[in-house]
Amino acid sequence: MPHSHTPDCPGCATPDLAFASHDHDHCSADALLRADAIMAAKGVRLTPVRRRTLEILLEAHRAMGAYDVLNRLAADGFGNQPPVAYRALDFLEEHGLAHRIRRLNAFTACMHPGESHAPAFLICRRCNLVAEAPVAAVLTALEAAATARGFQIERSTIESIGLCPACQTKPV
Amino acid sequence: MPHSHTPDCPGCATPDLAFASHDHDHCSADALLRADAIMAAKGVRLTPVRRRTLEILLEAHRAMGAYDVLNRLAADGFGNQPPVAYRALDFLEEHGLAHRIRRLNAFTACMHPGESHAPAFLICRRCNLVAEAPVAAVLTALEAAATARGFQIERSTIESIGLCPACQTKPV
DNA sequence: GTTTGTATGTAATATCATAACATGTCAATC
DNA sequence: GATTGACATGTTATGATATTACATACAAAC
Repeated sequence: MPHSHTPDCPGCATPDLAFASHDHDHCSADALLRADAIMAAKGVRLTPVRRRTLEILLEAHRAMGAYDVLNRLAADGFGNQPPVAYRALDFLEEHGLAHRIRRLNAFTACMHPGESHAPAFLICRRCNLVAEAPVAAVLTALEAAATARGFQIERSTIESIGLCPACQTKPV
Repeated sequence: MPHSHTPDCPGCATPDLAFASHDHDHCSADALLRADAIMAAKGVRLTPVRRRTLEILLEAHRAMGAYDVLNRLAADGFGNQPPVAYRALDFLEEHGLAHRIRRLNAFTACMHPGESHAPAFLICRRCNLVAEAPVAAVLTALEAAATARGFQIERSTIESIGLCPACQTKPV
């Protein structure tokens, strides 16, 4: 059963730290509650497919391919054609509830929806965990480099591949 | 006919400025010469398919899909199956002569091969021009954000969509 | 209760990418 | 100058990702 946000849950206190161990059920339930609130505030509908899609993404701090999501949706009685998944995923992305990881051709739930942000993604190549890192400084630097060339940035994709803390110490 | 590098050619003096008007034939021929030199130095073969692939990419400061490249290669008498293009493109990328633009599922010739670099790409959504921007400061900031989380970055992808100088002023 | 806009279902197809294996090329060695 | 071994290319087949187009359903507004 979902419980309210508490500052002593690592997952809640530092929602961008997918790598930190935390009460994931809480983390995930909390994200859903916030999603409901955000959608309501926007006057936009988090329909069953969309909500279920978000739940599926929230089950792990991992990126999932659209077809993996689709299979899960189909098993739950929703349509089983690609547009079913892509539409839901696109909707979630458009409203800041999910992100597309281009490097992986995959999607992941947003860990701090509502806050306007254009995060960097830290992708572990061993365990596939994906974390969002706030990167205001990075964007400022990028903006400066673009402006120097007269280029007007609208959206940026920043994705890094590497090893998460846990996988750095694991034996090969 | 290729001529040697001269500091008064805008394309040569500032090879990352795809947006600046420049002598593109020169820019492109120069890139090929440098590619030959780099390959020779590495003791690696820039075979006919590979060289032709690079030439094709160099024809424009734009990203090309693997299948577009493949069609061009096939028209030139090379094989017409996807691996022909992907192998050449992968080779060029591996040796720093081309880059993959993940956002576009496409490839572009590297404008300053040899120099070790992990550039940001500035992609114009109107004319599809792609420029490389040097972003040492951006990478430093990104590195700092990752280290704070214990994440070890190996490679980063930085791609920005927006409008190039010319397209900002063009009427819609 | 009809209209209107939005959402979903479904079929078909487009686009991007790789695995697996056969064949060819070339240079080093014998 | 034949043999070998490494690398490169050709080709078949298939896998993975994504979109277009159109039909149907549903919900809010009137």
